[in-house]
Amino acid sequence: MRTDSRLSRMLHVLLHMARHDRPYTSEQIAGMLQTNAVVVRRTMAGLRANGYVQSVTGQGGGWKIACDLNRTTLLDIHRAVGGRHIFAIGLDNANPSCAVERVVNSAVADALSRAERLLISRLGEVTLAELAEQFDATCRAELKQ
Amino acid sequence: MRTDSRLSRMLHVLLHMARHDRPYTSEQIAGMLQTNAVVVRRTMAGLRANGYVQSVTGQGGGWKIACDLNRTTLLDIHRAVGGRHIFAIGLDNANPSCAVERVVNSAVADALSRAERLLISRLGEVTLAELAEQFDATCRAELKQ
DNA sequence: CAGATCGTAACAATTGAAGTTGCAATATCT
DNA sequence: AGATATTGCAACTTCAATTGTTACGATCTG
Repeated sequence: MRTDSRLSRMLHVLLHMARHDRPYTSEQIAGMLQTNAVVVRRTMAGLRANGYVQSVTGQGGGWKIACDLNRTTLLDIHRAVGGRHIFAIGLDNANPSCAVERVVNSAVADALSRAERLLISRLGEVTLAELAEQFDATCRAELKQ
Repeated sequence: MRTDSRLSRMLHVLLHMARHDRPYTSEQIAGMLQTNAVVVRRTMAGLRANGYVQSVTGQGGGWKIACDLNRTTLLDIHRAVGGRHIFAIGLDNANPSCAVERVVNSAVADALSRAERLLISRLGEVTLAELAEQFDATCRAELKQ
């Protein structure tokens, strides 16, 4: 399976928008992401539905960021893009009649859910503002050189 | 993406084999897993290559477990089946030229790798013997009822 | 030798994200 | 009002990886 890159892509776009006053068109964003404008609209639609960005139609229109960077976490964006599966591995049968399989399922599900909880809690700890600040720090460091 | 169920399936088979003296044929195993014998052979080939099971061709042949349940962990089986991706989500571009994207990548990769380390360490903590003991305990509990 | 069984190649089915095409709707500019 | 830029969206196709299937050869047992 191809890995779901929607979270990474949207974070990339949001950080660009955070340092840009005018709206970006879908074509411009597609250029950043090296993809198609329709893919951009489709993916951004989830962010718009949750109020993280706004779109304006017509000439001069495009996409603007619409959230507080300090109050928006990577988890918010993950949820907004609608990623369903976190893991590429899973159980064979969710409701097995075989007792052996039930034991296996509970062991594997336990390991997966521990990892999922850690991932979710980590995504919830990091704000867009922190990423933007890291970017600024990188730029300052490069200027000094 | 369909989730990779090879780990669950192979654990299921190994636990059955641990409580069974004679070899199971691929057809019998396919019956347990509700799949095809060729899928069984293909998946079990990884276990055989790593010495966790043995196969015997010809009449009366089949598959037998060939490892010490106390020394074999879920992680060993995970690796033996050759699952490549743990996560269904990932980075958009592994080597971005854009500084914004590099910041995003490091944040997402950090969260994913923390979760991956936890999953791997958890899988490495659980042995097949512990699962077999859980199964036996379940059976004892059901008998008492 | 007959039959059971694994080994393996080759290809189809499935699933979900990503990519593409086409066109309607809407906003701006002249 | 008309031309142009832009989003909105439906309806496909493509892609990648597991899973499923068919076919046939190799090997072992009786």
